[in-house]
Amino acid sequence: MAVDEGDGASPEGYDPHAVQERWLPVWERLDLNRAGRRPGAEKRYVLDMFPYPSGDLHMGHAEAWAIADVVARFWMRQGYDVLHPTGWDSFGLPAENAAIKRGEHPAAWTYANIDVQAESFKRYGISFDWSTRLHTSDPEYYRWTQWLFLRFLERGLAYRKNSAVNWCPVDQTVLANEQVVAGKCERCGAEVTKRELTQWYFKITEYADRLLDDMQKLEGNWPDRVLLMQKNWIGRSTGAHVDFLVNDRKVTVFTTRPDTLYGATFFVVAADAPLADELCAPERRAAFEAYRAETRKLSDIDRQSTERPKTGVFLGVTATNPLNGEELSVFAADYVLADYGTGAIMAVPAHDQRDLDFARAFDLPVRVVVDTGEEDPAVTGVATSGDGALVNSGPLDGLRKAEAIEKAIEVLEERGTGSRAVNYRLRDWLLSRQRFWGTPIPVVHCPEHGEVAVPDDQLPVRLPEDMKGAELQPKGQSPLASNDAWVNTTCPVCGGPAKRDTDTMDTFVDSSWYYLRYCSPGYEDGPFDVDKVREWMPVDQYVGGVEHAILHLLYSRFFTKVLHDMGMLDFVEPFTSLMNQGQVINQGKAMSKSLGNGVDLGSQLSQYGVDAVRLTIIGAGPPEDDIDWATVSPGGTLRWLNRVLRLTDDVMALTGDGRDATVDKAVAKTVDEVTRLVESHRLNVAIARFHELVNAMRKAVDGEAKPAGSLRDGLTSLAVMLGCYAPYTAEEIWSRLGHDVDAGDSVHDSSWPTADPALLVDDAVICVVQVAGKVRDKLEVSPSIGEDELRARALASPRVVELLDGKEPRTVIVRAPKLVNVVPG
RNA sequence: GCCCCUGUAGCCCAACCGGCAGAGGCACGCGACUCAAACUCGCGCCAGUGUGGGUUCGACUCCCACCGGGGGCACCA
Repeated sequence: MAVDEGDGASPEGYDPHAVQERWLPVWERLDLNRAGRRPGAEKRYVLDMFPYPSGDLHMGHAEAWAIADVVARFWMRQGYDVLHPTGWDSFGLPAENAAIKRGEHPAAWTYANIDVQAESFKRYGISFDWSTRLHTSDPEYYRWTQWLFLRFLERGLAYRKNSAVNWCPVDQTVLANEQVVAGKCERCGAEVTKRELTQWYFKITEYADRLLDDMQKLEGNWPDRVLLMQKNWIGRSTGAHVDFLVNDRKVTVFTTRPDTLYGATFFVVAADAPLADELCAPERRAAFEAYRAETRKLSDIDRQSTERPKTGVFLGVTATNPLNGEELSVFAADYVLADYGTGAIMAVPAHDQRDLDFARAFDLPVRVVVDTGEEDPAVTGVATSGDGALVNSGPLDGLRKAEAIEKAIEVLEERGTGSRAVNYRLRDWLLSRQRFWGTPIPVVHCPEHGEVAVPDDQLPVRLPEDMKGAELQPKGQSPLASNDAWVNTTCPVCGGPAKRDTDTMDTFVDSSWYYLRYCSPGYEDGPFDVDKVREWMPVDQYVGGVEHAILHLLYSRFFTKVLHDMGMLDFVEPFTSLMNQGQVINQGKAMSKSLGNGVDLGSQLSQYGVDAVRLTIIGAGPPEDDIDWATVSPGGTLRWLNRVLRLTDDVMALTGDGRDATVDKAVAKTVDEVTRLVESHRLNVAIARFHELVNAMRKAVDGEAKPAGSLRDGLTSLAVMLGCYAPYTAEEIWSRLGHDVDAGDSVHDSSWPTADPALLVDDAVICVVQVAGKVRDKLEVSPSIGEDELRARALASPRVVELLDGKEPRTVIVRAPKLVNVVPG
């Protein structure tokens, strides 16, 4: 990276640090960003995904918050009453790990980092309403996280069950499915293993359909890829449940292809499902158990590899096909998943590749029942899954795939051996964590009464404040379990001795509702003031990284729907519009310690100042694109800011009120375009418009006319618009233009400029005249020129006459006033 | 393997509904200022839009295929 040490402070005119120090305290005194400052005005809510306090702010924060700040300030200038809150997602593992290492309580590290970040945000000039500030690790906050958990519990949406769960051996805790990425822990990258544990879950699957269907409301305002990722994650499949009989016992399978029932030639049960154990014939038990032991040794990553040859074991029983009465051999195999569908499948090797692979490995029959016109799968080894006419299928023969699916379901339902069914890939949200620094689960286990909710008036269940260092060392169960004084309590029902639940909640529970709390910070009668939330929510613009496409965003959508059903919210989607900012990278790669290509935000700010960094970040490209810091030039941006201030001084040195139409038009055009560009989130292009305007004004200052009136007005408009991007420099310009900022006349309390429509109309436009699609002439015409007149003028053009060479044109395309295309005969 | 996004000067990026490929910047070159340099100011510079087809009067833009880059899912029945 080219960092010229000399760039930092330019000798002439502009010291960004002095400007920052001058205006920051004035702004704090003027309290310009408080929500509710513009009573009666339409409300807007701008939100960044709140930060985790893992140290000081870095380049990634700088980008996300710069983007949201432009939007927030733009709306404020446009006269909206804007809520732009801030807080910290302050529970979580890094604090706990730091506490273990340092022999402290996690709160020490957490709140120290929060203070550092808060100062950095202030210096970075973000237009927060600081009165909204919250920390999810404050008892005043997690009290309500617990309260919400209890409401979920009452509604049957929180429940406890024993099952095989994802376990991270490094972080020593269970993980939600969403936190397992390609078989590895989303946080630390360790390979995830399985454990049998009794854990708390939220029943998000009950909302699968609504989470899917309501995405329709978000289309166009959320990035398509995020919606697609959620759709894939939820993974709705439609088909049928089909009941097979194994020794008089009903065993149901889920299939998306009931039309292929006549092509089922064997039957498979997930080897690790209890069902396999139950169905296994005594004489096959030894073989089955040996196979199951092998399966359990495999990691999820190996197990889920499609490259691996199919394995399995015959269970010594048969399943009866309900449609044709055929007896199918039942196998246990690890390619069938215990926790998807019913954990058992009917295998149709001709039309399913996995079944075909298994059939070929075990020499099982392959029967084609859909004639797709392709070669016999038994020969090619390639299953055919396309459309075609049904064959070898009794009553289904001759039907097309879609018709056959309907018919098969009809027949199954008539006979009572199956039914239409929908299945999801989405699993319930496992929320228990075996760690300390999180919201305690407000449940007491009583030997008499079982799981008992802690009554609302006893909330919050506080974390002990005296545990620190080695006491927090994870040992496969929550550190809270070793704190007898904390664990031992009394049952809220009978008053007898009982024990607290020692797990804490996934931190994604905390972040699933913080945007609601912001509407009424400090509210003591509930998690939020329902009326305030009605005023501000939903969030009009949410900004954050795409890494939360599924996790945080799916969970928040779920919470919102549940709270809606509880009658606390009158909307069903929390975030109307979502923007995913890209990453800041360096030299083509993500910044990392091992690569040594990290760029420190603090040193960039010291070197170039806040505004140059903010402008550079936003000007580098579209917000959603990655920014390669090696390709941008904060030094160049600082030079430009210097140029603008020099222009201001030169303009203020002029006398008189002279006007110039060229300058007035340039200003109007810039205002008009920048307004539309910011509205459509093309924030980078707006910066190019600022450059153009400054270039135009520079020319006017250096020219003969020196229209002081036009230039002062132009700078005034520029200062307001630029203020959204570069708040300090804009205030400095504003001040030099003669505004008394100290007395409250701040550019950050001014109004967005308006463009006089009369100035946006050009007197004349250039019309392109094409012959056969190639530009041959240009005409200066009135913007309101009629089609006929323009056609006549174009055809009269000497160049056109020459090229037509006396022939009649075949067609003449006229797009007044910009283009005429003459197509020769 | 399946799905999605993306490819424009040396580099980063513009181009609204298909209508003159270039707004802005970086880098570079030349000139002015200077004793000189830096700073500053002025001027200049380079591509025909990954490749091959198609649709169209007209394609960076729409369609198809392929290549390169990025991402998501991955034995989901």
